[in-house]
Amino acid sequence: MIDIKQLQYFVTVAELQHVGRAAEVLNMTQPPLSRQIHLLEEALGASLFVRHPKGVSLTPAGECFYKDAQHLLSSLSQACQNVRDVAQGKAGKLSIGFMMHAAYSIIPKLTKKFMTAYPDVALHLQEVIPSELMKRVQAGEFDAAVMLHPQQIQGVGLIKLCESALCLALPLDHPLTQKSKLSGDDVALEPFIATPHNVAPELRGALQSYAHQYGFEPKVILETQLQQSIINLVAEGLGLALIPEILTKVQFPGVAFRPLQNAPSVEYVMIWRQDSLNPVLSRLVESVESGLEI
Amino acid sequence: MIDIKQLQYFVTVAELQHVGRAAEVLNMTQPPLSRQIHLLEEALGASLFVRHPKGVSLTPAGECFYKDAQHLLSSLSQACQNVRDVAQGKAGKLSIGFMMHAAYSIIPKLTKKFMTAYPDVALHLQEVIPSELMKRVQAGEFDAAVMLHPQQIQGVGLIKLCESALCLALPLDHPLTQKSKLSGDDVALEPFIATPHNVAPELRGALQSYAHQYGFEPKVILETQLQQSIINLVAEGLGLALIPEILTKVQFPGVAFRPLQNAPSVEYVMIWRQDSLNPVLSRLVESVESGLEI
DNA sequence: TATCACGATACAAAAAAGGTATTAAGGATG
DNA sequence: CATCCTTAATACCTTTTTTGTATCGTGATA
Repeated sequence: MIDIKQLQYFVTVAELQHVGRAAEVLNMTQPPLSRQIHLLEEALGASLFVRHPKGVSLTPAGECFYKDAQHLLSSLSQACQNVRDVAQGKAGKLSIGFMMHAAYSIIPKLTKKFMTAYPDVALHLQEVIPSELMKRVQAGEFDAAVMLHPQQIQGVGLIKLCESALCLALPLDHPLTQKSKLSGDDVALEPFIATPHNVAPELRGALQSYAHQYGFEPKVILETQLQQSIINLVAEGLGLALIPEILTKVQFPGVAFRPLQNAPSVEYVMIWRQDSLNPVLSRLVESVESGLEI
Repeated sequence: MIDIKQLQYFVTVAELQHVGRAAEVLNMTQPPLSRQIHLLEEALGASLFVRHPKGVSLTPAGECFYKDAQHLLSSLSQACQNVRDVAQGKAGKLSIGFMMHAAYSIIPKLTKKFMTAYPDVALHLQEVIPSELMKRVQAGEFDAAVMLHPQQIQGVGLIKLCESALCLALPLDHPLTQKSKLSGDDVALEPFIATPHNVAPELRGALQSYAHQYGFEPKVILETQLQQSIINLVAEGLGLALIPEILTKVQFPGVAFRPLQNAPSVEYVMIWRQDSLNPVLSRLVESVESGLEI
């Protein structure tokens, strides 16, 4: 059976055209090298060298095999490098799920920093509704996810990314846009658009408890799973919504944002499967741990 | 040091996800296979498998290395096939020199037959003046050559390709074109264009001896190394020339061909270095030996 | 809790590779 | 033309590596 060692022996002999000198270079003596070359020729079923009294030279078959052997050897060392890179998380694949809120500042910042540090990692970014994120991380479908701080964190690692106060999103032509700061009392009778409780309990809960704080039950007239839709529906004049401030950097046509008195805030975190085998994940966590400045 | 055997072991284990069954497939027992996998992991500096109680599965690094290892193994077997093909002359390079006379029927027939039989051989065809051919075959610059039958054939193999009678090439507007067959007496006083003796002694000698047969010394007014030029100069009306019939199948503008009484003939042969190491050469000789029908 | 299936480990046996000494063969040299 | 020199090949022994047998440790499963 052919052997990597034999390929290296062969290449060395081919380059020096001299078995004895090749043996020196290979830190061995001449006879075993001769023997290995013969074994290789036998295994290939072709003679690779012409033996001259002053050395050896390649036959046409040897020339052909020399090229192939060089490629094989360099491919092998490349493969070794690849596997090391992947094992150390310098290369590989990483899938990250995130909720829409993260799309405008957290995910861009995070991916830019990470991709700069690890250009050989292929990132797969996917936006899904918040309630999916934890499930799919635990199921191993995502290596990590950017989401609101969850209640249950079993089996996952977690790191806080940022906190964002909620503010009021209202249609541009709404009378309340006249005021620069609003309180619960201002909006007690207003219709609200919100995410269903099972999609993003933290967000829906924040609306609920903020309203209770001001002694009213929020009139939620529309529920929608997609966060993007909430803002679009506000723009259509169908109601108000509580939106984290990190979204207000973006211009949404037809929507105004106003700060809230005693505004509740939500916390954004990155989670990941604790028992993940993907070495890239550790690099991502390190990258996030070393600071993100959102 | 990493070893082909280890790659095969690794690929088998990766595919079966089971060390014991892989060992069966590989016709060995489980412990040495386990050990080789460990050695491979150690050599690579990365763990390739996760050990489960019901078998093993690839780590991300293992997945990466699995792809690379498959490529390496198939590249290796391709390389082995290549070297065998080259050794048997089924693939490789073959350089053939030829004189212009062969360009119009011998070389096309020969190359078509050979290339059809051996599509993986790269043919290098080069036309040079006749006197160069033998030298360059002996020097190893050409594997073979198509030329006129030489005097000296030391160190070369030779096979006859065809014989061609010489005929007269004369300008279209020459008075002798009226006659359909010519003899030496008709051309005794005509000016001739011929190749110098040192370029193609056989051709020049044929003109000489044919003239002597009819009792005259040919009046060679122009000599030119390139055979193509001879025909061009005839077309210009500068003189007559003796041309082998195998060239008369081609239309040369301004030139008429007429058969000669008692025409001398020349023999075309293929020669090759007897001690050539190129296995393709043997296939060429076989191909020519089995008949060419020119 | 006992059993089962699997991979890991220990150690002896076998095979392979390497080293030393020598031979054989082809040029170069006197 | 004999001799020497260089180089690869061969013979034989030693060392290293690989394999096989027997056994162990460990999670899952019933």
